[in-house]
Amino acid sequence: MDKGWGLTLENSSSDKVGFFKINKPVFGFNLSPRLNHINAGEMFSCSEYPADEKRGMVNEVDFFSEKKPIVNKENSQGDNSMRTEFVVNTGLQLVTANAGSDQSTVDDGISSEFLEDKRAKNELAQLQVELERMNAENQCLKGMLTQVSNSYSALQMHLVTLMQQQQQQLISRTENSHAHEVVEAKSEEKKQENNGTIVPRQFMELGPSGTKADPMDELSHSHSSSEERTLSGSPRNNMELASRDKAIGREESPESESWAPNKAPKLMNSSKPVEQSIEATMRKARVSVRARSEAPMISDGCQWRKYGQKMAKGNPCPRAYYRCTMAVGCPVRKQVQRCAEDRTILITTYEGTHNHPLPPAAMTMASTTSAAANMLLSGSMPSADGMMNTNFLARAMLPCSSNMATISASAPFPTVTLDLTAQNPNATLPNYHQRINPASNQFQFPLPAGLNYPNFVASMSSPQMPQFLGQALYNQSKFSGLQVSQDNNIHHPSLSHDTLSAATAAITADPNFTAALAAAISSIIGGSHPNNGNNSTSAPSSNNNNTSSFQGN
DNA sequence: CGCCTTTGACCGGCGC
DNA sequence: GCGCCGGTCAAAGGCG
Repeated sequence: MDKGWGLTLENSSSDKVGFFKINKPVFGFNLSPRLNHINAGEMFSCSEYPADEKRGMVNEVDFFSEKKPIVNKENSQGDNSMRTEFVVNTGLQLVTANAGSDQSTVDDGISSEFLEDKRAKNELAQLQVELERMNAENQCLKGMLTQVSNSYSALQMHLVTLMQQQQQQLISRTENSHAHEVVEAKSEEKKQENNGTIVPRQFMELGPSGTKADPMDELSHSHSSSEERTLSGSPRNNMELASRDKAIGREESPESESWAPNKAPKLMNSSKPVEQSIEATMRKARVSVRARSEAPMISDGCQWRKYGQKMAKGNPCPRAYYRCTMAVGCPVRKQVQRCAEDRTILITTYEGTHNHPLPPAAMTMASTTSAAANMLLSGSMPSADGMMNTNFLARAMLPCSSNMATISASAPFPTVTLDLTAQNPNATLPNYHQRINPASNQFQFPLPAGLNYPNFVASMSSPQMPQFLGQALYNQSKFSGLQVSQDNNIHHPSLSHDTLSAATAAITADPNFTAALAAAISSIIGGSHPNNGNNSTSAPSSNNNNTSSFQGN
């Protein structure tokens, strides 16, 4: 494990396995590519100590400030009275130096076996110290992340509430100005109503309004819809809603409210631009999964009903439209289409969040898509310092290696793409890079994927990317955690200490999410493996969703 | 018989 | 205003 990391470091200057030398990470991610580069050079270009010069200004301070026991060659040789705290690390550094200069130990006449043994012990001790330090650091970062996350959520909710109150006050004033002579008592009633029930109503009034004349109907509708709105983003148990919709039919179902992406701009004409823009983003948030499969549709454990098929421009393969039928009124829909360039690649795009309990087989994919959608939604709020953060993150991410995530500003909808099409575990994914449009506003950040794990492509068209980036990184760390936890013996070109830190933090932060994601990825990979023959993605579960046809095949 | 797919029509957004 | 395009609807037919 540790040796694997070491070897990994050796091969790539862009790799960031600063395992023995940790910079202060920002939110668990090493956002300093320059430092990363220096780390790699320092660790393995043992005879090249110019790296110390680069490092000195920034890293040495950090090391000592974190009690990081990095002692350079001169120190280790000249100061034998180092405290025990530094002895271990001094030994490590000596090992490194010796490995590079191949002089000191043998020429000293000391038994090489003894030195080897001593070195091994030192390494082990050093690794243990590092592990402990990482754990503590990750705990700290975890706390920080949670705090930031909570603060952001609270602020977002507060902002939405304030905007709603302002809008309602405006509406109330307008109504009063128009009818102030008529019945003043009614106006007071309206004010009370606005201050009370209207606010939650606005959460749900995103579809066509003004069609509900029956107060009772409106009330019940408001209740269920507001529930759906306010809880959107996480799976919900809404069976009552489903039963109601069954009786009502399609016209009044929440589905018709929440699923009208093309109609969203029309709603923008009303007096609630802020929350509706948020809602529009929510509706438009998509999660796309690219997987190699001969099957007409990848199996995700849900039941789908095909409701349309169209020939998309620029693609000879038809695009099929499905909606979730596990519960009436479930807003989740997906599009399935084969890639025009490579028809073995199946592109499945999910929209929406299930409003019903999911079977375990469906839970994995749903968790993945939901998390990705939430990731997008979390970035839906504008930010004043957005560009700064974006640029900062972009700069931090760009120099990284093969497996990356991309944030795109060119997509029509905010879309997260899980690319499961990597065939060669060690491939550098040329196809992936071909997909990246250098002209678009895209930022890349490392994903320690490798292997068959997804190349996490986050493409987002909305201009509000900072929070999304933060969430993307956060979620990315979870992918990283998965990988680290499952592939300890595999050399990861892009595996860095900070990745490890982030992974550890992610795992400790949310094991449920990680487990679900692990299952999802495992199932996806297992089902989409190119060598598994056709229809490898069809799950044994009882989903009858593989009957759709792709005449293009 | 109920559920599903198929498929042409329809609708709204968008660009010219 | 017109046409293109993506997305959806809904009638018709198939299937178990």
